[in-house]
Amino acid sequence: MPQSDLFAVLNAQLGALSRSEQSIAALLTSETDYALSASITELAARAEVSPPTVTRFCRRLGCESYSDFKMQLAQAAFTGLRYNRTLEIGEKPDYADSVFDAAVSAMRTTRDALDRDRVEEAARAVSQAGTIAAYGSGGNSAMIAGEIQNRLFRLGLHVSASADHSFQLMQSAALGPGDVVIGSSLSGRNVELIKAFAAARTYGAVIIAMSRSASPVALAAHINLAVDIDEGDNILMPTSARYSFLMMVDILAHRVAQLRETPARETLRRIKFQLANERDANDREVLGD
Amino acid sequence: MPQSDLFAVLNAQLGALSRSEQSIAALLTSETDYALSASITELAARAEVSPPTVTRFCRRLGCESYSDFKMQLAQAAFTGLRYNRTLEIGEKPDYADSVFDAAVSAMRTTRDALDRDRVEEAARAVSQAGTIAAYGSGGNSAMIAGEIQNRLFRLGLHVSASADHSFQLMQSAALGPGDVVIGSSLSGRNVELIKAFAAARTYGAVIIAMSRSASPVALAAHINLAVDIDEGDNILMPTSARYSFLMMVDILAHRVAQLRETPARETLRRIKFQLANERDANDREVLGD
DNA sequence: TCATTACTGAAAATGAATTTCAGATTGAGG
DNA sequence: CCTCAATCTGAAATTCATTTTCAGTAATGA
Repeated sequence: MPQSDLFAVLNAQLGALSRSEQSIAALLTSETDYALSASITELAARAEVSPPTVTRFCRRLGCESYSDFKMQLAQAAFTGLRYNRTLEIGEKPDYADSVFDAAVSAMRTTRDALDRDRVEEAARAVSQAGTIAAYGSGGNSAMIAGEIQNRLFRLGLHVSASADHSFQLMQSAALGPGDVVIGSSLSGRNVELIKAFAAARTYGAVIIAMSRSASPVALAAHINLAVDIDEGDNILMPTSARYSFLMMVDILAHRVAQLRETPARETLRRIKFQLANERDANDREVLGD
Repeated sequence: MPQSDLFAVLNAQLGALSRSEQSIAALLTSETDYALSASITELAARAEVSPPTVTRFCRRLGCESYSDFKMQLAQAAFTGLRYNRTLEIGEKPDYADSVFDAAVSAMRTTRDALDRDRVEEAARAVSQAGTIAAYGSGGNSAMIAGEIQNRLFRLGLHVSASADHSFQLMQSAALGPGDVVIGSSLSGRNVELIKAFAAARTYGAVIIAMSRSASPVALAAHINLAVDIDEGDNILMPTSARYSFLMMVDILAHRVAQLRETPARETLRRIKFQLANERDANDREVLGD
């Protein structure tokens, strides 16, 4: 499974390429689809270079062979490492693809870097927790805290989400051994969150962070579920990191669900019952909409 | 660019395959990674068939050649069409991949079915709106409403999100021509939301739904941004439809951002300024965390 | 100017994919 | 149980793609 993405490598190396190789690079970006279905001979002809030059080009990009290169190209082009770079506002064509590709790309990065041992530790703590406090503020992380609540209550757990720093501090002071705090921070520099972590830690709760590796927030926790996405600073554009965080929540919840399978089933049955009842009867409120 | 996904074709054809071909199919699903890097000779050897059989197998699956097949395989394996089916709670191995794949799969479905004309209509309405009211309830849609707010305020628009039906009704009554309602519903059957739509419609607001095609909610709106994801009814499992909704929000926001480029830049500049200020100064509150 | 280095493509060598064809297997009908 | 037709399969040959080797050329620096 290729770890790096081809277009990133290509951009990084662009300066160091020779004239012939730049010609290949240009062809790749402008006519990716053609390149995907072309043989090395055809590609070489179109770029007006010789086949050996193409082979050398592939090697320079870190591929073993032309076919290895083509595989990586196929993957990069398919989901969108093509648009991996920071999205620019001017790009009219295929903004939908850009959004999709950026999201997939972010999620893939997070998945590839996933530390399953940390997830396991976190899931075990959560699955046996008394109270679970989900913290996050500033739009994105607040949403994530909400999602943690939304996913975990379904498993019969006692969760409360808060985006309010003062409340977070108070609640942390009320926690104890066997309780769990899950705090999310995109930047990893939410100082108020760190304070809440510290308080909860004093009283013996397990602290789980979802944040940048080795960030202050990560370091203040017992367990960090790493989400390292470089956003660039284009605030206008959708932040693809949200997809990574969401995925991390789901991964954690999925594992917790497995660990709690039996007790969760009962809660599930009850929620389902409510849902069915309401739906079929008079179609009023739909739970979990 | 291949439209269909290889594993789907494979499953569909599974019955019609001969013994040798089934052997290849089995190898593909069990050792996809190996298959990706293998030559036709190696793959044939491992599946204990001859190379020509592999070629024929590829053709049967609708590919032109072995290399075409390998490209499609690379793409399918890369983003997750492998686990396209509904997630089951029993699946211990690779729950992270399952979550990832289900999410990508949902998003891909939504992207492929995207009606750009509807997006365009919606984006135009939103970009010129006086007030924008984002409605959604029941956990998931409430989150989406929040995200609509979170993305659109950055563009200098006046948005308010609400998950409260009574408030939604009241607010709808206060809207008028030039205002926009965006309501999200996973099930498409949120009756209270439909009431709020009706009220806002009476007073001349443009109604945008994000919901199932042809659902009651969709029909109650002027424009529906279709999100058709079949969830199954496993409430325990993470709902991958959320990713689709999130993507739809980002797509809309992206397009609106393009349309509003100039006014948005100023808001952006201000938010950025705040952000930089706070970050570099005393690292207190991080905006947009 | 000359020597060194890096780039490039022609040609040869290698190796992979496909086509052809003949043998083997299966299944329907006698 | 046999026979024929249809289908499946792999060995060998063919074709084609990829890589290696090597020699020529251009660029760089002393």
